[in-house]
Formats: sequence, structure tokens, C-alpha cells
Amino acid sequence: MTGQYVRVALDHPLDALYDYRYGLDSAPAPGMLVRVPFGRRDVVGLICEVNAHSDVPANKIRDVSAVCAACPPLSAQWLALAGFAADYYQRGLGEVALPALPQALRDPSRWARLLAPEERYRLSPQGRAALPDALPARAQALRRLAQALSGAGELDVAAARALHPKAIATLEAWCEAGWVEHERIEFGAAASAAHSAAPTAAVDVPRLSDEQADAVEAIGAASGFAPFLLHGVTGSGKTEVYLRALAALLERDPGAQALVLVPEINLTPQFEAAFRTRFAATLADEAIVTLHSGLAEGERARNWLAAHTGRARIVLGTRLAVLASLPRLAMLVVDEEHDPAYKQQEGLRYSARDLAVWRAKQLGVPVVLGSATPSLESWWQAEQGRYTRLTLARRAIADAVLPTVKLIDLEEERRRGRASFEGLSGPLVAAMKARLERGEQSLVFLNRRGYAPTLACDACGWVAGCPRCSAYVVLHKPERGLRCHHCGWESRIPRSCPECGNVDIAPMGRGTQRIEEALASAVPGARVLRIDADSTRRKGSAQALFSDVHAGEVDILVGTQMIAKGHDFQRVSLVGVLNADNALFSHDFRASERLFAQLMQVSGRAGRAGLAGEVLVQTRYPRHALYHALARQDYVGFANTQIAERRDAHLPPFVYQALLRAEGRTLEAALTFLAQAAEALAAIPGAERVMAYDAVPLTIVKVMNVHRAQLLVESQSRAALQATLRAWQPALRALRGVLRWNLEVDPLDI
DNA sequence: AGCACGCCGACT
DNA sequence: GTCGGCGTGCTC
Repeated sequence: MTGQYVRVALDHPLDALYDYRYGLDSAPAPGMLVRVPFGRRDVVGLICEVNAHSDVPANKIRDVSAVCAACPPLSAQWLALAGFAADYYQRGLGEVALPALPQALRDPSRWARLLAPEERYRLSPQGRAALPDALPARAQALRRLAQALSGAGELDVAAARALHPKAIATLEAWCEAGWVEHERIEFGAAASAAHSAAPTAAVDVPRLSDEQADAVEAIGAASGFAPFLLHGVTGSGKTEVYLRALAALLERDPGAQALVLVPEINLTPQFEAAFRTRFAATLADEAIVTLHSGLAEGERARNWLAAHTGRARIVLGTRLAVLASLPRLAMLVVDEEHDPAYKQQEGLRYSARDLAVWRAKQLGVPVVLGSATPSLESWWQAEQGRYTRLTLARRAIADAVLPTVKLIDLEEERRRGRASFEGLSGPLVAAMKARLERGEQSLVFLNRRGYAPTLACDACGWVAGCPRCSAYVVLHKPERGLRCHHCGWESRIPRSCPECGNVDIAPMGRGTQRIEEALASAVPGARVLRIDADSTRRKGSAQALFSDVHAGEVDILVGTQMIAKGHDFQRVSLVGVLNADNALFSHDFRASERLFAQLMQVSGRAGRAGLAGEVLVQTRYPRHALYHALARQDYVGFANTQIAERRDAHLPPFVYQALLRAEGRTLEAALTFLAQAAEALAAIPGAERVMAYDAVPLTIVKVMNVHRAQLLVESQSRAALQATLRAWQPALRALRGVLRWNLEVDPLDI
């Protein structure tokens, strides 16, 4: 078959490209988006190759129906990134590349609007002389338009329309009169026209500590691929290091782009504000954009395109931003790199942090991974000298000191007969009362939302469970209902035990709601605010709740890990930690790493602005090594112990893992599938270097009436694991009897 | 993934 | 007699 053919990646699970005949006017190129017929429907695909021949039989080949010519093609480097991610995470190229694009771009009907040429109206010399005097004095709207035009010298279509709905017609009339010139700039071409920012008053730039200055200098001096692990305690000014490093980069290379990742959508507003303020004098407003799932489709597409065309110079976003197209990317920053939120938990299960490092390596540019409690993976890289460690050991804010951590031994409290109220120990209550008197704030952290983890019957031992999941349901008191946190199932609180009729059924354990209630009576007069997934969902944004705290309208803040991240609470001088012990004896080998990071982070909330901070941890195991490390605020000691344990136990980062999960109508179906999968694995040549464990049911076996099990596979060699997984796929696809299955590389939760 | 086709149980 | 369940197979 000769002529012109394109090989197109489509968003579907097969690792294959599809050939189409290309007969459109504009020349095809790799990286272009096309609309093609696929089966019975039309889909958007990505051109990966352009060929003169195709091996596909002529009767099967179909035509490309449209090409998105106005959008600059994705670069070969971006295609290589998508290719790497597809390869590494065991997916098809199209399955990675297309979901990485903004949804709006995958809808051909929106191409024209999104990629419209930019139309601008500019005042001509004649117009400058004539307007606005040529206009009738009464024509207010026209005079406003003329004023806007002479003020800025030019107006784009959107700005003109914002002034007056019929502004475009007026401007066209003025064109006729010779007062105004109409300019049409093809999409993406505007990028070269460097926007010069309006000169602004110099921004207030804090002085750097010696440690910060050293870090900034080291990053600036780097050449080629340079991974940095910026290990800085909470409040040590990591953000300032990012800002300075980026400023230096933009000064060296005015066209450069940078990607800054934050773990959570809640953290983007404060970062965005800090970046806009700092770069107000050097960058145009549109040169800083955000990318996260909270944006509306249109805005997300516009921001993505701004990055893609090079107009956006700093892209700030959550994990999905790591796949943005950035043709002039010259530096990457991953803040709180240890945060599990960087791991996508559905679809393509990628680690945004790992992909950020890969991009830096691909492009030969620096990448800064910042954290107070680095992941053990990154820490181990630094220990081996693969990453350059930069340490900020002191808090940057003058007179802010590290908080003192005290452990409250619950066993001892009980032995000595000291009063505790609804899980709040005497010393913690006393400390909160003292803060209330001094007009300072307290923060109470526990990892469980709802009123009580469950409802139980004392008489027969019945515990309220979810009918669709193998999990207990959580009591939510304000709604007077039971809710399953796994599937969302809800029901009313039963009046009596459904098993034995006993009317004395009682809540067991404590959640945020119950603690909120208890605090109100334990600390009379305190204004208590709860922040968790439930309270933020109902009251709209978390932002509004947090601003109440900042405004000092709250004395005690109760919440889950949501309160631990990022926010600088100026008046918080006490942090109380409840119920942390569960994680100490978890089967998940990463549980203590996560707990330590969380507790360090929440401790960092105490005493940020000259207030002496105190952290009180209620525990039954005050002698546990994790708490000792926490009390000393000793990440390094903790990390080195953990690394040694991981090495002895042959756990990551000393071994590479993948997880095959299966969902079946019965547990047996899922387990049978996995057993057959294990057999198929053993039959792959070269699989001796890969070992498969026994298939096991997940901790929560049943969710939404689906039974789940998993098979862990690991190897000392990343290459061997990769090759084996790739070879395994066809066999897996051939297996039947299961509803769904998926393969996850480098799983976090096992 | 979608979306068809195709072959077996309860109903207007 | 059909409607519709989901098992199987294909998409350039």
C-alpha cells in the first residue's frame, strides 16, 4: 500500500498502534492529534509515525477524518516520556498518552475554539490622534472602549467583549475608519512575542540563611542531570529555596520553563500566591499557570496549552502535571516528595515523583525533591550518592524553634487512676486549657473520621458491618447514620441489635466527630472546629474553614491528616496526637514510614511564629523506637534504622516489586485466576530472577460485592522484573473467569 | 475500554 | 414466543 499512512496511538488497553490512510491537506507529523473512525465510533488519537507504506490489508484501512493542525505537535521528547511511562508501568502507549492530554483536547468539536488564532485590535497613529474626541460625549460605552484601547495600546477579543457585548462590531467599524488595526496571530505563534511585564515595586524578598544560600547555590551550579534531595525540617524555608533557584534559572535563561509539583490540590492556592508575588516583576501574569483536577475543563486545557506552547514559564500542579508538555523544561521541583499522593491509584498507576526524576534525566536538567521526611527510596539514593543531599536543619523564621515532643503514657495514666475523658488524657486537656487562657490555638490530630469506627452490641458481640463490603461501617452522628467508607453505603442507626434485639447498642472507638464533641465539654468555652473529608465536603471548600483558623476564630482544631499539610497556623502552640498506635503493628511494611512522616509533619504545625511549640502524643507504647525518634525530631536516625531493617528483610528499596490484583465474583475465582497467573509467570523464560508469592485476599476482601485478591511479584533486578512483566501480559489477557485485573509496578500499599 | 454478537432463563 | 443477562471477540 503506498500513499501516505500514519500510525496512531489510541486510548485503549492493547499495546498496539493503528494504521490509517492520511489524505488531508496539512502535512501529518508525529505528535499531532487526529480524529479517526475506530470500530463503530470516532475517537481522538495521536500520530506516532508517518509512513509511505502500510502492512495492513487495504480493505481494513480507514481514513483519518480530521487533524488538529492548529495545535503544535507534541515533541519527540514528550512522546518518549509517554513511551517510557507506558513501558515502565506495563501499559499501551495510547493508554498513557491520551489520558495525559486535557479532556477538552480529546473532543474535536472544541479544537476550533481552544486553538483559535489570537485576534487583537491595536490603535493606529490616526486613531491615537482622533480618539476619543471623535466620539459623542454621550456615548459612554464607546468612550470606555477607546480609553481601554489607548491605555493598553491594544485589546484582545475577550477583553473587548468584557467591556461591551458589541465591542467587536465597533472595533471593526473603527478599522474601516482607519483608527484601529486588526491583528491576527496564529495559535501558539504568540509565544515568541515575549511579554514584558509591567514594572512593579520590588517585592519583599526574605534574607536567606546560610543553609538556604548554600542550597540555592548548589542547584544553580548544577549542570546536566542533577537530582537534589532537599532535606529541610518544617519551617526551614524549602519554598524560599525553590523560589530562588527558579529565579536564578529564569535569569540565566529567559525562555526556560519549570515544573513545580505539590502533593495536594489544597496546597496549590498558597503556592500560586507565593509564586505570583515573587515573580510579579519578572514574569507576565499568564506565565504562571496551575494544572490540577480542580480546574474546569476549559481552563485546564488553556493552561495545558500555555505550557505546551511555551507561554507558561512556571507550571504549578499536582501529580497529573508531571505529564504536561513543556518544550523548554529546564528545572523540576517536587515538594513533599515523600507524599503518597504522588502515586496515582487508578488507571495508569504512576509515581509523579519518579517520572519527574526521569524527565530531568531525559533532558539533562536539575530536579529538586524537597521534604522534611524524605521517602526511604529517595533517602537511599542520597545515601548512595546518586542524589545530592542539601540539608536545612534550622527553622528559617527568626526565633522559631523545633517543638518539644512529649509522650503521654496511657497505660501509666490508667494505672495511676488519672481521669481521662472520652479518650482525652488529663495532661492533654490541661495543656489545651492553658492554651485557651493564653489565647493560643491547639490542634488535635487523629486518623479516623466519623463519630465512632463502629457500632456494637455488648450482649451478643454483633458489630455493624457493610452488606456489600467486608468492612465495619462508621457511625456518623450528625447524620444519625452508618456509613461504609469503602463503598459509600449508608443506613439509619438501628434502634436495637439486629441479632439479639438488645437495645443497648453503643458506639465503639472514636472518630473526629466524637472527639469534637468531647473537646467541647472537656475544654469549656473553647471554639472547636473539625476539618476532615466530611466537614470540607459539606461546607464547600477546605479553604474557607482554614481561613477561620487563621482569623483566630477557632481555639481548637480537630482533624485528620488534612490539617497536617502545608498550612502555617501562626497561633498554634500545641499539637495533640490521638490513636497513632494502630500503625505501629501494621502488616504494611511502609506503615511506620508513613506514620513517622505524618507525625513529623503535624508536629511542625506547632510553634511557627515565635510561640514555643509543644507536641503531646498519647500512646500505650511510649518506649517504641518510632516515638523516641519523633521526640528527638530525628529523621536521620529513624531513616537509617528503617533502611537497615528493609535491607535485612529484603524489602524496597532493596528489591523491586509489582502487584497483580484480581477482582472476581467470588474470592475463589480471584484466587484461581492469580494461581493460573503465577503458573504462567513461572513458564516465562528468564523468570528465575523473579519470584512470586502466594496469592492472598486483600485486607478488605469484599468491596461493593466484588471479591479481591492479589499476587506479589518481586526481583532484585529491575530489568528482569520489567522484561518478565512484559512477557507475562499476553498470558494474563488470555486468562478468564475474573471480572477485572490490573498490574501495578512499584506499589505503595501491599 | 466500548460495543457488537451470540446463546440461555423469566415475562409483557 | 421475546427481552435481556453477560461471556467472547474485535477494533487499523
